[in-house]
Parts: sequence; structure tokens; C-alpha cells
Amino acid sequence: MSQNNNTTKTLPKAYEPNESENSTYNAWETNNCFHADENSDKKKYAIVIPPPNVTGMLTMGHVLNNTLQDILIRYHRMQGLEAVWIPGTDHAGIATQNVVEKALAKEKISRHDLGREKFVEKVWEWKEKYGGIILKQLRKLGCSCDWTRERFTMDEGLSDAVQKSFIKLYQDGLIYKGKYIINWCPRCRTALSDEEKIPEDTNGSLWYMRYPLKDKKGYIVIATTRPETMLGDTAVAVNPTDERYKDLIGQKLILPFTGREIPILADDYVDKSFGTGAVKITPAHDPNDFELGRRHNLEQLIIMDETGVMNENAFEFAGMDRFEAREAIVKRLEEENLLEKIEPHSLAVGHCERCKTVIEPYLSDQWFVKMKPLAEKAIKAYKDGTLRFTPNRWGNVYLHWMENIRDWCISRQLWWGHRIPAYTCQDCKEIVVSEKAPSRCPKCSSHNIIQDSDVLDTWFSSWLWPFSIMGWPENTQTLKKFYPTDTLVTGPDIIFFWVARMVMAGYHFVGECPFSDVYFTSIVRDMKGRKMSKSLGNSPDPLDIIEKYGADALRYTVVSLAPVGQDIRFSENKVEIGRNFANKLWNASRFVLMNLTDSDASIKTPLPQLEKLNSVDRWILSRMSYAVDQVKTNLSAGSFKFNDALKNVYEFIWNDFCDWYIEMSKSVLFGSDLERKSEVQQVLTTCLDTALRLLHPFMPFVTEEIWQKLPGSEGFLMEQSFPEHNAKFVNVPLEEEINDLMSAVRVIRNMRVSANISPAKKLRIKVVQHQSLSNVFAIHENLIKALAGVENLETVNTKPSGHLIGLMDSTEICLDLAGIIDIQTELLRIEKEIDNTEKNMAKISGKLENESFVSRAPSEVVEKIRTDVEGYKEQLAKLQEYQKELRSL
RNA sequence: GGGCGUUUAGCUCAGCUGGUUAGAGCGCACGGAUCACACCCGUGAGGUCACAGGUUCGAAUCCUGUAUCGCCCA
Repeated sequence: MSQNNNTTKTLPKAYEPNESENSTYNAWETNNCFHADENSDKKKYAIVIPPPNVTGMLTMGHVLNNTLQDILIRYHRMQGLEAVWIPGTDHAGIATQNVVEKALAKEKISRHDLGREKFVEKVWEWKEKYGGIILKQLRKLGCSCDWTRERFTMDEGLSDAVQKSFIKLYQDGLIYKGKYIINWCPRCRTALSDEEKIPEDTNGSLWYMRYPLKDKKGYIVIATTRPETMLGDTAVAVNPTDERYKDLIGQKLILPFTGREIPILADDYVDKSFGTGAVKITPAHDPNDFELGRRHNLEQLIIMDETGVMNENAFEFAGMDRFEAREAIVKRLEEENLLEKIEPHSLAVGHCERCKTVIEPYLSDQWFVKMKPLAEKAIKAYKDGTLRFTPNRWGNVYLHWMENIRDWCISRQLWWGHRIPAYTCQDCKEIVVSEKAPSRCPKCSSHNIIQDSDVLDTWFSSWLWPFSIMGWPENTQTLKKFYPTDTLVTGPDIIFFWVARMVMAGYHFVGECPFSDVYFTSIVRDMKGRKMSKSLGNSPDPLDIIEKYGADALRYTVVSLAPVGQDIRFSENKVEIGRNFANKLWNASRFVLMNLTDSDASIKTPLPQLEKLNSVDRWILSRMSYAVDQVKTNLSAGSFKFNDALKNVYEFIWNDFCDWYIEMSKSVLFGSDLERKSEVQQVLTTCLDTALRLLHPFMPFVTEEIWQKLPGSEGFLMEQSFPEHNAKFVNVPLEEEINDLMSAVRVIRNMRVSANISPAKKLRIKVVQHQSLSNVFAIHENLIKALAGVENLETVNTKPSGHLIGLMDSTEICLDLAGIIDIQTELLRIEKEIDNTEKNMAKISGKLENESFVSRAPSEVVEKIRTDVEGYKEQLAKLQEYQKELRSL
């Protein structure tokens, strides 16, 4: 597109977004508008994108999240800051591996057929071919990311950061390897962190099983939610204070089907009130049992393999899937008369975040990060205000997690990811953690050394994101200029996964909190309040919406629906609101440009002296100033009231500018006073210019396109300065005066409609002289005539008869009916009016009869009520008089 | 089980530190091809502010409890 097409001063009748959005975006990008300079002297403002999965497609959640980031970036850029928004994608270990495995499955190939190296190659191929589509989609949304800085978590630089940070943590004594119970997904065949385990309430059962005593007749009844793990039991535990079992402590039981002897032991951990008070202990298949087993030196007997199939330790059940085994064991217990009863029992069952498979607590060798030491600074940061959350209540969630933090299992048994930089000597089992494979074992000099086969949790690279994408561990100019960043915009669902961990990493590796503000977005739901998801099929494709309504319309709607901290209910037809607004702005601009053809007005021309301007000119400037002030307040850090800010601009443009100022300007523009006309042309130009600047962060495309056509525009709107609040434009008394003018116009319009008079017919109006009579009738006679369709407006001393009467406060505005009145309809209207007035008066006049109100409420409040009541009384009197007159006709 | 949040017009939502005639958009009703815009203009109808107590001269707003729907943690 040509940058400044000022020769075309008229616009098409309707705004057609999709023709222009792409070319506008390309113009910005080719002119380097998105690029931020790390060598700039300007103060910086930085945002890093929450990296979407490289396999991801744009969802409504992304639309909301990235629109908000773009608003912040564009706003701060226009404020004159060196604003950088760094984009990129995440390698999303499990998700990506799953996607490629699925694709291979169609060719009947498993990753194991290919082998690790070939498979990883395939994933890279896939990534090059299909990955990162979402970043192209963000361009459609208008996101002004600095694409020259785009990063991927598996880039060379970021991989280097991952290695270095792992080694540093290891050297700091914060990483260890060991055999622990972890969350295992038998389908993904990998360990998961606690955060990746999604608990879901499930209606399960409590099975009461009999374990026979070895040396006596009889048995103990234990209750369990997982009978299939009984084969791995190595003890039964009771509470030491439990009288029921006191005598049995120390005795042996015979574990059914296995013949194994297991002890009855005492431990405080056991809850006497749960089940029978006796619990089976399976150290290799339950985290609590694992801890208890360690205290009592119990054997850890593994009875399943990594796919959830019972292994050779399961005797007759070996080879069965864990759920099959459950049924088989219960059946066999029944046969052996070892099942006492089954009770329904609801419990939370952990599921894999990625594939929804039921998680198996599993004993295995894994790598962990000690989190407690890292959490200290992260807790302090929030408590001392270095780190702020919006909405603030998320701070409590953050603190609670931090203060009860558990070690982080970071190893994953996947192939796609950062391989752990740890090498084990096969001869002496010495572990070396280093960037490169050691040529020989430092302990025994063996050459028989192999690298750990595990990769790291994807979040282990994500938690470095704010500085790894700036070049860390090198101390780059980018890092110096832009770290720490300013605002993080993300969803509360990843507060633990990502936000909290980034804070810890920021402090530990760079020494500073990675951002000062975190804005948590709403969750986008459908109209039934359900989260949008692929499986429900309730998520519209944002690209279809953009195609249909334009990106600006989508942005408008999503932002206006999203108040701070509240979920939003989205449906596609709501995008019409945004489209309509874009069209309204388009047409207002069209009107202004059409009326500028004979004008010198330009956005560079200063306004005439305020005193020289007409009062309606000064009024719209006052409204404009108010809008500027409100928008800036609502967008300021710690406030983030995006929807309010947008509403401010909307109301200024639609209500003040279009409904009133443009309408008021018409008589001048089409009139013969050339000096007035040129003033109005300049005011229109200035207001439109300001409105476009205010709106630009929210609706970048349409504003840019219009602005390019404004006389005097050079370059791009996105590079212009954001409007400054100008206090000298603020004029409260004038706003009241114009409000009176509007009231007068509305009263007359209302009378026209209720008397069923055609809009085309010019009216004759008499205003009755009264002490409270507003002087707008004198000052703005011409405007009232123009706006209300009046041909004759005069002030009279006494109320004329045979007129329709409308009240503006206590001023009677009389419409000469010339006999065309439907008395019954009018009587109904007046009765209703009387009724309303009486109700309103009753509401407040009661207060005055209340002695304690009069004596205790502030005098100005009492005074206001008094004058209001007087006003109502007078109005009522006039209405009743009018009613009487109507009745007599 | 603990914590957090929601409940205001038919629908989606504003209403901050108590004093408003409780607002907006959509929808609805009536009127309108007036030269920026029918993706529009004008006018209007529509609300016991979930419920029950309490504080206060005064509560949609503050406190307590109940219900409701949703989220997080265990």
C-alpha cells in the first residue's frame, strides 16, 4: 500500500477489512515498525510472549491473550518507549511427540521402529514443515511482535541456556537423581511433574479385603481403593493408638495369591477412621506408602511395567492390564471368600494432562530440582511488591504454592526434548554433569560412558524463556536493555507450571525478577459457560472470524467482553459489535474527509485559540480530553482495565463525536460562514486524529488505514505519539451547558414521537419562562432547531393552551399541535409520567421525614435531597395541571 | 475437606473507596430510505440488584450465614 495516499480523500461506503488488513500488516513489517532497538537511548518496555506450542493452532484463548499484549505494546510504543515484544514457540515435548507419533501411526510405523535418532529427525522435519503456523496466525490478528527476534525453545541458543542452567543447578547442589515415586503416564511412558497430574473427582469403590493371619485363625480386614496393587503389598499398617489392633502389631499376615508373609506394623500416618483403620502398604505404587515404607525399611516391590501391565511379580495376574487385573483380583478374592464388602467411594484420580490416561504412581529413577531454596526470593518478591499480580487475588494462590513447594521431577522418558547433560560411567556408575561427554571417567578412567537417555521437562526450558530468548547465558546488549521485562500476560492455568518457576529462574540465573507485573487473562468460554475445547467442538476458528468480520472486530469484541478477572462468554455473533463499531468509525471519517476537500485543516495545524472557538467546539475538546485521560488511567500498570479503556474510546467516538458533534457541525459545514466552517473543519480533524490514536492499540488496522488518509499524515499511525491529556481543554460548566442542550433536544424529540409526528415535519415550540429556565434556549437556539427539527422557537411568559407539553426539569416546553392530538394516548403518557415522578419523589422524600437522616447525614446530601424533592413537586404540579387541561378537552 | 470467584434488564456484562431516577451493548416495540453510516438514525418498554439476617440516618455496594454455578489446592 502507498504510505500516504492523501489524494484519495473519500472512502468507500462500507469498511471492508480483509482487503486492507494484510497489506497494512505487510507495510508495517517491511518498514520495520515492529523492530525494537537494543541500543536505543529511550526507556524500554518489554513483553515476552507466552510461547505457544509449536504444534498449536490459534484458539480464542490465544486471541484474547495476544490482543492484550499487542494493546500494551502498541500503547507503550506510542508513548515513546522502546517497546519490544519477543515472539516464539515452545517445543512442547509430549504434545509434539504425540502429534508426530500419530502421523507415523497412519503409516503403521511406531517411533520404536524408527529408533531415537531417526524419530527425532522426523520431528524436526515435521516442525519445519508444519510448526509455528500459529505465529503466522498472530500476524492476521495484527500482533506487532518483533519477528526478527523470534525464538524456539530447541534453538541452539536456548538449548545452550538449558544445558548451562542444568549444570549450574547441579553444581549448586540443587539437582539430584534418585529412585522415588513419581507420576507416571503409562500411555506416554514417561514421568510427569505434580503439576501435570490433573485430579478428577471419580466415583470409585472401597474394597474391604481379608488378609489371613499367619499364626492364628482369622484375618485382618483392610480397605483399599486400588485392590490391584495388593500384589505389591509389603506390609499392613495400623495406628499405634488403635485399640482394635494393638495386640496384632508385629504379627504376620499371609498375602493372598502370593503366599508372601507381610508384617503388621504401627505408624502415626494411618487414619483410624478411614475404612477399617488397617491399610495395605504398597511402597512401590503409592506415594504415601513409599514414605511409610522408607521409615520402616520395607521392600519396594514393583508389580507393573512401564505400560501399566502387571509384571512377573503378579503371579497368575501377570500380563494383564492394571484395570483388567483389578477385576480379576476382585473376582478371585470373592472366590476365595476374602472379599468382605464393596462400598461406593468418591475420590480424586490423577490424569495425564496431555492424554488423560490415569496416572500411575510409579517407582523409578528420576532427576529432581530442589525447589525450597529457589522459592525464597520468589516469595519475597511478591511480598515486597517487586512482583505484582492483576487481579491481585492470584497472589495468594502463588504464595500458597511457593510456601508448600515440592521438588520438581524434571526428567522425561521422551525422545523429543533437551537431553539431560549427564553421563554415567558404566563401570563405576560415576555421574558426570557437563556440556560435553567426558572422554574418560574421572573416577575410574573407563571409556565406557553413556549419556542419560532422558530429556528434560519442557517447562525446564520455558522457565528460562524471559532471558534465554535475550541471549543468556551471554550478557548480550538485548539482555542488558530489555531484562527484566515489564508485563507478562498469561492465563492463571499456568501460574505454577510457568509463572512461578520463571520468577525462581529469573532470580537464580540472572539475579532479577523477570517481570514486574503479571496480568492474568480471563478464560474464554462458550455461551453455556463451558471452556472452549477441541474435543467439545465449541471453539470457533478465529481465522474464520477474522475472514468474516476483520481482525479489529474480533479484537474489539474479545477485549470489551473481558473485564479484569472475569471469565468471558464468547459467541461469534458478538463480533458484529466490533464490526459495527469499525464501520461507524469508518463512516464518521468518511464524513469528515468529504467535508475537508475545500479546507486547509490538517493534523499538523494547531487549533485556533480556545477563546476563539465556539462553545460546542470547546465542548467536544473537553470530551476528547476526558477520553484521553480515562484511557490512560485505565491502561496504566497495575490497572489494566482494557475493557474500560476501550469503552471510553467507543463512547467518545460514537456518542460524543458522531451523535452530537458531527450533527452539530453540519449546519456550519453546509452554511455560509466560511471562518466558522474552517474552525469546525480543524476541530473535526483534530478530534478524529486523536480518536484514531486512542483507538489504535485496540483496533490497529482500521485506524491505520483511515489515518493514512488524513491530511498531514506522514509515516504510520502506529509510530505516532499517543495523545496527551490536555487539562486546559477540560470545561465542566460547558459540559453541563451542552447537557442541557441535549436534554432540550431529547424532550422535543420525545414529544414528536409520542404525538406521532413525522420526522420530516418542522415543529413550532414555545418555552415557558421560568426561574430555572436554562439559557441554552437563548444561546443555542439554532442548534436546538437543527437537531430537533424545529422551525420556530420562542420564549413565552405564560403557558399557551392547546399545546403538547414536555418537561425539562421544571421548564415547560410546549409543542403547537394545531389540533392533531390524540388525547387518550397523551393522557396515558402523562399518567405514566406522573406515576414515575411520584415514585421517584416518594423514594427520597421519606428520607426528609426521618429525623436522624436530617441530623446525621452530611448537610450537602440533605440539601440535595431537599432541592430534588422541590423539583419533583414542581414537576408534579405542572404535570397534573396539564393532565387536568387534557381531561377538559 | 480447605481456599478463591460468580449470582444486577430476555441475553452478555458495567456499576472502584456506601447517598445515581441502578447503566451499556445485543434483543424487543414504534417511527424513519433525510446527502457519513440501515453494520444506521430517533424514541421507548423492560430490573424486589440470588436469598436470609446484620451494621448504618442511608446498602446493588460493607459484615455474617444459606443457596447457586465455576475454578484451584488437598
